[in-house]
Amino acid sequence: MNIDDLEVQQFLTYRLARTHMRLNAQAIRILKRNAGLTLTQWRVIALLAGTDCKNSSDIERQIGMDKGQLSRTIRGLADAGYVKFKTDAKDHRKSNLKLTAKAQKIYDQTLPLMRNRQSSLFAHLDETEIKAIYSALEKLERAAQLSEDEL
Amino acid sequence: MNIDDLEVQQFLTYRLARTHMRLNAQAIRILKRNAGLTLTQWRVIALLAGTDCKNSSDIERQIGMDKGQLSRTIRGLADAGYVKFKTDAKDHRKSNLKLTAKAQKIYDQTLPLMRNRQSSLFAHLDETEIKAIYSALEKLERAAQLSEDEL
DNA sequence: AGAAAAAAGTTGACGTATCAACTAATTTAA
DNA sequence: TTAAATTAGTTGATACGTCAACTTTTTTCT
Repeated sequence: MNIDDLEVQQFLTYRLARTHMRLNAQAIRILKRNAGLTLTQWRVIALLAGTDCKNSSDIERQIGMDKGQLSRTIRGLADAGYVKFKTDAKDHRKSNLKLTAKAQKIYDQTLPLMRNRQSSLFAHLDETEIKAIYSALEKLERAAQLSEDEL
Repeated sequence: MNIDDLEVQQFLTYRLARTHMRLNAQAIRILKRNAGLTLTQWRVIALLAGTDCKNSSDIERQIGMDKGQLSRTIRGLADAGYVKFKTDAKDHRKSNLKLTAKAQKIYDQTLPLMRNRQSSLFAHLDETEIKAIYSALEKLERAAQLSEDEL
């Protein structure tokens, strides 16, 4: 492999990171302005509102988010009056979460904005690009999972 | 592509984030084990060793890293004996950075590992995939730059 | 039934990343 | 030539993300 290839590769990983970062930044901007929520807070609210996730572990399983971060995010949401939690009657380890009316209202208001954003983001990608990016990401991910010795 | 297919879209942004995260985690693993360096520290050392970057601003321009984070990273490297800095004779705002022998040695040792990793990561991507992923990332980035009102 | 393992959550530590305010030095332009 | 703008770098605040240790409760296994 030659040096030019190396640069192309580094550029691609760099681009991947930057695109991810910018997509995040955009979502953060929209949520801050329209809902006063962080991205993590919105994700949790969206999962509680739009799926059958009931508690922390459900969410963890659904999106693979870290337990610790989840715990802190949920406490923040509770402190801000977005969720209430109540220990599960059958399993005292679990505490089931419930969105307040305030949270439901904000969710209903911001969901259209976020949907609209998603549509715009992908409006200009064609079938070939979608397939290629999926395929490339899958290969990169697989390689990223390898230990140093396997590389 | 079908604009209403939100699940596919969310899956793709999620995949983008996850791939980025895993690539990072892999690099962090390798560096921690072989050099005892963080990813940011290694990036700075690599730029000082492999490019003509002399100071903080050069690095900032080269990879678009945040000034603040850069300042702290460099101080960490200095405290750990990897770089020395000396105020520029002509421009007293600048402090020029110089890698110590210790840093140079670690860099020489880890560069092959990182190069090898880069090769492995991309070994299975073909020309079409590379082109498509570039194109897709560019479009996503452009859309991510739009303000909410422009979406 | 009782010991061991697993699951639910909490907490602490650290690394990554962005934004904004600030000081000091240099460049620009009136 | 002096005032204004720019540049280099530092510092503080906050969000995001991972890992690991720990408590409590439930499940599993013998």
